[in-house]
Amino acid sequence: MDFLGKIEPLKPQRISDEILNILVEEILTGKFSSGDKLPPERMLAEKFGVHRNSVREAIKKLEMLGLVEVKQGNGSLIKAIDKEGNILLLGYIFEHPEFVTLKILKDLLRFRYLLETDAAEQAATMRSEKELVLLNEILYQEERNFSNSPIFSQLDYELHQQIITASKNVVLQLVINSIKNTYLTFSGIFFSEVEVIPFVYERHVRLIDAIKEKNGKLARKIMEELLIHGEEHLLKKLQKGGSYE
Amino acid sequence: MDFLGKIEPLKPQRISDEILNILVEEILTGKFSSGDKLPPERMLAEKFGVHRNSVREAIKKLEMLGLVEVKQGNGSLIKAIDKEGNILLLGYIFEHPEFVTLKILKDLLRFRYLLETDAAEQAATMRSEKELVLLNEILYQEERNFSNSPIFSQLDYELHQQIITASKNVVLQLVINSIKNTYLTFSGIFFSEVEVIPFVYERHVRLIDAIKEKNGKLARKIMEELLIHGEEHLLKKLQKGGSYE
DNA sequence: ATCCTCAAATTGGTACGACCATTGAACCAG
DNA sequence: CTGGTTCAATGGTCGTACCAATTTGAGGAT
Repeated sequence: MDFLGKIEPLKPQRISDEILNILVEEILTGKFSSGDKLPPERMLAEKFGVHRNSVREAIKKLEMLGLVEVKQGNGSLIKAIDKEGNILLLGYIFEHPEFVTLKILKDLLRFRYLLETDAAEQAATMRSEKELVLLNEILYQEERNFSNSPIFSQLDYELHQQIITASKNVVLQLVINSIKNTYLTFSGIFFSEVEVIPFVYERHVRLIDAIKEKNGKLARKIMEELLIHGEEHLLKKLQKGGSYE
Repeated sequence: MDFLGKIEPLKPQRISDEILNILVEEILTGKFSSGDKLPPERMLAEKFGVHRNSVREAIKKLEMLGLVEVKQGNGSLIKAIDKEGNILLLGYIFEHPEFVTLKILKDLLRFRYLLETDAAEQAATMRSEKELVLLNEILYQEERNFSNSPIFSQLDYELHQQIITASKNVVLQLVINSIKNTYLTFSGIFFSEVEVIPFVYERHVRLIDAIKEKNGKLARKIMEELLIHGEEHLLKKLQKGGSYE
């Protein structure tokens, strides 16, 4: 999916994180399925040629993802990802293009739609002057980076995040943070064609203006427009490319 | 499905998880603030009188929560919770009543509203026969547990979860899993007064019927009604009780 | 004094090894 | 068959040592 520079090294240099990635992948690919048990820590350590400590730290993270349930004396039970897995899993799914079906992408876009249209409306009434300044700052930066899609993509994310911040809903903030990497991934793909930038920028200007004017309904409407356009364009682009890879 | 008496065996806490809870609390209370560094692992281990491994495993989980950024040779930098913390944090916040402000609760209810009203509408068109059977099964169990609020509360959660499952949106499933404990916490409070049960049950019946009839708009409407009533009742109850505890 | 260099201190990462605590299955006595 | 015991498997914790990355600061060159 390397459309752009992708500065992100994203190479886990910690052994425990490499193990984590491997285990997540093996669970997602069904090499281990729900109800199975993970091999014992000692066995995993030997298999990977690392010390048990590293395996344990990886498993602790697996536990946080809701993928396994660890019980002393028994083992690490693998749980059903749709029943127990949590939203952080999305990040891992998006690291493995083969798991990112059109369905998952659409579901994510729907989810995003629900959150951000509401955030836009709330932001219009809740925003402080300081937040308005920040939003305009981002807008100014966008204007200066029309032809630099990686930077514009990043700015786009910041703008959306800032709108959520301005909505004052802390839960939405935590949620958007949870899917940040995932968000940036397809955002990067979307903006890899610079043609969309003027369209987006123009909406951003109107959106910020609506927020400035405290016109919640209008802000929502523009956000809807923006997201629907984004979804259509993204899906079209992916289908043309065969995959999002 | 787990209809039995909710005999939650008090979990024998792992040291690493106890450390995790302490550290999360210390970060949330501002004992450590954003930009600070966590004390070195060795120091923490000594302070708590445990082995460094336990501290490390706790910190690995902290990292998953987005609360710290660990860098070899440097230390564990504490990040701004609103900027980097993720949704799993909600679970920890709700374990500490003193952090659960009315604001956070309202934000969470708003978030839930956005997700579940949409899920209800989608479920109405997407649901399979099998899922319909499961929903009716839950309904039947609810009918048999009118006077047992803990069980009814659990069933209520399962019904809402099943509706999300029926909506076929995997992202929503992951999200609801992410806040399951939090959800159950205030759900338990809500149903602690049995008077609300008939009201809720009646809506559940109509809701499932709407889903059965594939009437998405109606399903959404009933869900809205349900959630708005729930929110109002819950907030009233909390204000009366002073705290949500 | 200012800057650069490089060695030491700090701190997280990994390793080997040992033993404790819990679980579950095999086994045995009744 | 029932109930309890034993024991192997497996996660939890501990001690210690060393490696690797980063920061710090002393010392020297300019």
